[in-house]
Amino acid sequence: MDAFFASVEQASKPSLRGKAVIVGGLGPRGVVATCSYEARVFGVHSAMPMAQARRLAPNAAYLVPRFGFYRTISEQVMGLLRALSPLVEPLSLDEAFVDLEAGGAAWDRESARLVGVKLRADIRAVTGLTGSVGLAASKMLAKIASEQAKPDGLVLIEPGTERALLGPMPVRTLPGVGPATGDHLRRAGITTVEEIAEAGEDELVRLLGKAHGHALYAMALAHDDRPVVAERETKSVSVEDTYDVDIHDRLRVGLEVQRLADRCVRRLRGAGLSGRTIVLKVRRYDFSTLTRSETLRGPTDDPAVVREAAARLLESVDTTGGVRLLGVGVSGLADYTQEDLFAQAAGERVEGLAEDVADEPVREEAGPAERRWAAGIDVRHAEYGHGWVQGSGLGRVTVRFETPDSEPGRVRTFRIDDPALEPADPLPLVARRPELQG
DNA sequence: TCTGGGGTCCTAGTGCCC
DNA sequence: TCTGGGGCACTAGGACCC
Repeated sequence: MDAFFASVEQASKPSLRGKAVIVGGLGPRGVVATCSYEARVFGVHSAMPMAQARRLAPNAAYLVPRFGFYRTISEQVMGLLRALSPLVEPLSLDEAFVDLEAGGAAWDRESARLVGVKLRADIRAVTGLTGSVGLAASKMLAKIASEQAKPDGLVLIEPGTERALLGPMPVRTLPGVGPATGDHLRRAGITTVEEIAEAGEDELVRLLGKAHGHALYAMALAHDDRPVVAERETKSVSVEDTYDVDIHDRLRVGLEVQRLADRCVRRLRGAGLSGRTIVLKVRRYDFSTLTRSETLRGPTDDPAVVREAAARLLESVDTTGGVRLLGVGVSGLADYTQEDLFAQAAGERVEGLAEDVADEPVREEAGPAERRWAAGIDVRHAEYGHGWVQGSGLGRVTVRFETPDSEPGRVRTFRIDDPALEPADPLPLVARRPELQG
């Protein structure tokens, strides 16, 4: 999907179509999750600190992500993919590999192209959004093709042309080459894919280590036989929070760790999992990050057990100077717990989880009441109907009243405690058409 | 300028067992 | 009894991805 979160917001909010839209954390330490192509013109891109984005594009619309809504739309798209093949490997909410041969949907380049064309039309009909399709003989090449196809296109890499196509591309094109590896290669005089191939496998292994070296050399030769894997087992579950202001108070750090442990366990249980290894993550005031972990005798999903382990791990960490981020994770997952066996026999569950903490908290500089009206969320007003929060502050909230299929709407301002105003669920982007649903 | 959140995978060091 | 090495589990950190 193209600029997925931002595209959803533009489809949802007619007044934002054709405008710079930036979705991400709106707090003082937020970063850009996705931005519209109109915002990219100003130099804004994913992972950029929000403060920098605001300087580059001060007039853009800044919105908090609505993951629940994006997930709903993602499921619609994944449904279309699964109709093509049982082998669908989601990479994220907005990207997936599909093995067209396994589904019998395509067997040569022409049939593949037709499938791609129809898929793009179906995505548009069902979601109202544009998606790009990359067609190729391997996952690596399909990914590169889809990047080239963006926005709103289709690219097919003809068999036999792969090496000529890859050769002149920068090393960063290859999946797995990030800033660090890119720098490493550059210092060795390697800047293009062709130069990786010329360097030879031994040199690559010497530079980057065994696994990375072999893998990268193979990719440079356009060799990639990784299968499309439909069912990926979760390996770990974690939660973390970055705080608007560094926490110095050791007691408060301890309380936050307990809160995170509870949230992590709630996730774990929600997925029907338990785990043996508890991981504590601490990012200090200077951005240095350290992790401490402890492996238990058996898997658990007991909040008290995870809380206690996390507290023990915290004891071994020096937090003087302050912490900006805390996280708690569980790995070594199993789909049962030893406690479960006893608890179920006794007809009871382990209790003690605080229930009041939102899973995806909205963090803003504003106070609690204004925090409720985060920029971008849907609302309903008793008199004016459906709209979305354009901004809030100083005891006021500004709402634009429009829906996905309306004209750009009017803006009105209310007191933040106006009883006629309440949060609302997002409206579907496309009016339901029975023949295209499900 | 100042760097989110949720993941995966790899490497390297250490300790233990055989 | 000492030494070496392979294999494994665990721990910590780093790179990368979306």
